[in-house]
Amino acid sequence: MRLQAVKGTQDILPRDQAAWLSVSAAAKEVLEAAGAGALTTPIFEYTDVFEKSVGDSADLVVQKEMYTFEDRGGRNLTLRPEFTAGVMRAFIEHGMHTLPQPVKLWSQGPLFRAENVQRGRYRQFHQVNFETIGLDGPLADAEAIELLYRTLRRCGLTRHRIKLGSVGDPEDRQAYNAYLRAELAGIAHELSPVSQERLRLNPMRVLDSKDANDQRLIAGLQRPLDRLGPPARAHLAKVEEYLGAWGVPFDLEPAIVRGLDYYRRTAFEAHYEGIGAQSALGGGGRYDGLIEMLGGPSLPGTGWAFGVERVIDAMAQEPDREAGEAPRPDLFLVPLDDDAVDEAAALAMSLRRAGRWVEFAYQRRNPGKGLRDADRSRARFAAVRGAEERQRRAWQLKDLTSGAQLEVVETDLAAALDERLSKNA
RNA sequence: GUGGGUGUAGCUCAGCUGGUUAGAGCACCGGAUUGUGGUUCCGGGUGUCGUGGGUUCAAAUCCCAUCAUCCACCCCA
Repeated sequence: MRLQAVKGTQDILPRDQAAWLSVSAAAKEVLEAAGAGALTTPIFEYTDVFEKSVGDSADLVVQKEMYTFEDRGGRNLTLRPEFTAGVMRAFIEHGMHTLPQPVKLWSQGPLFRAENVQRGRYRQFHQVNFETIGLDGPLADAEAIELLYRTLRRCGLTRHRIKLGSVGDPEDRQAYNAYLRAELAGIAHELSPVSQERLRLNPMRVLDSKDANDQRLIAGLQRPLDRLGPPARAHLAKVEEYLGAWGVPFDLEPAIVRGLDYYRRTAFEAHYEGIGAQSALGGGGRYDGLIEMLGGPSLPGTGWAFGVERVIDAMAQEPDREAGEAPRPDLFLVPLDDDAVDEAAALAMSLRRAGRWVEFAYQRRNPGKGLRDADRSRARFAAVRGAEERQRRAWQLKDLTSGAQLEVVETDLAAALDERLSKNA
């Protein structure tokens, strides 16, 4: 069998690295300026870490999509399918509740879910994640949303939208589910099979149905937002107020839904049209109670994550993205005889130590070939050395843009190159 | 898990009503050019036609299976 990357995984080639690094740099810049510390956790954890965090809502899907395995010591391990659980485990394990509160943490790296692959959805994918732990007011939620919005902005996106909603408090959700069951009981048989199943397991999800007939049937029903209890309603109003004051554009989403039980109140997503069916760049919300579920102190939290692949996909859709020119080597050395090969190598090492990007031909070349090699390397300058130059302890330094060439004594080469590079820059 | 599209050179693709030796452009390598590049010209195919099986005198082409990939459903912690 021909060796190939596993289904749903991909190589990030040199030509794509700039985009990846720019996302990383944007996240670091924006999040650390808000006081977030970088946290790197292992990519696998005891399976318990994830199972405890999903709790009762351990949807079969969630379980099924985890990469779980037993290691040689018989440990039951899982490749992380999300960041939050591992971050909370580390928070607890390192006693971060004793740090000045709140604690803000950001992470990035690969995650693993055994999903069926399509555009914007892979089995190994990458996210940038942010959490604020220890604050339960709406201000923390609003700040997190602002940071999500601005991090995406810093990545160069201009057309992303924040959808804001609330899943309410647990009692609101119970009440709303009861309401849905009551309202839909009589017409359940008219719903699509998928929606009938949802009605049994998690009625709120019926609202997500893409079936036109389902949508018609539920059109007249109240949305979760219509039935929030007073505390959750006040909380959401305050988040809206902050975002408005800070100039973060958002759309109120009357039926935002979360798959996991630990979410409460604020929920939000960032969307971008034009990147296929997976238009969600990322999302998050408030998860009071999660830390306690994992055996830690009772602390509230709020956080989000976005998918790096999807953001890069969106970046490519931006009309005015600057076509950043790829970096080029400073100098390419052309040895005209065998001795010059070693001399070129030695010179390259010395110039590289001084921080310049220097390449050289690994075999003796004739001038025509050597300069063609230099061209193909995209270097700005070339330097040629043969027997004649050796006698004079010099190199022929050639500007590959203008064609201008002059002989430079080898001890002066670094300075001569530096001078010309700074002139062009 | 379900449905549909697509797999031919490193890349983008043509060839597919079965028929000599499987092609193009780009890329790549060599030469024209043994002391001066980019352009140009010449030469080189670098391929298990995704894989396995079947039909046939004959399969890149038709059939089945399988794998991969893309799009969508589903789901999205």
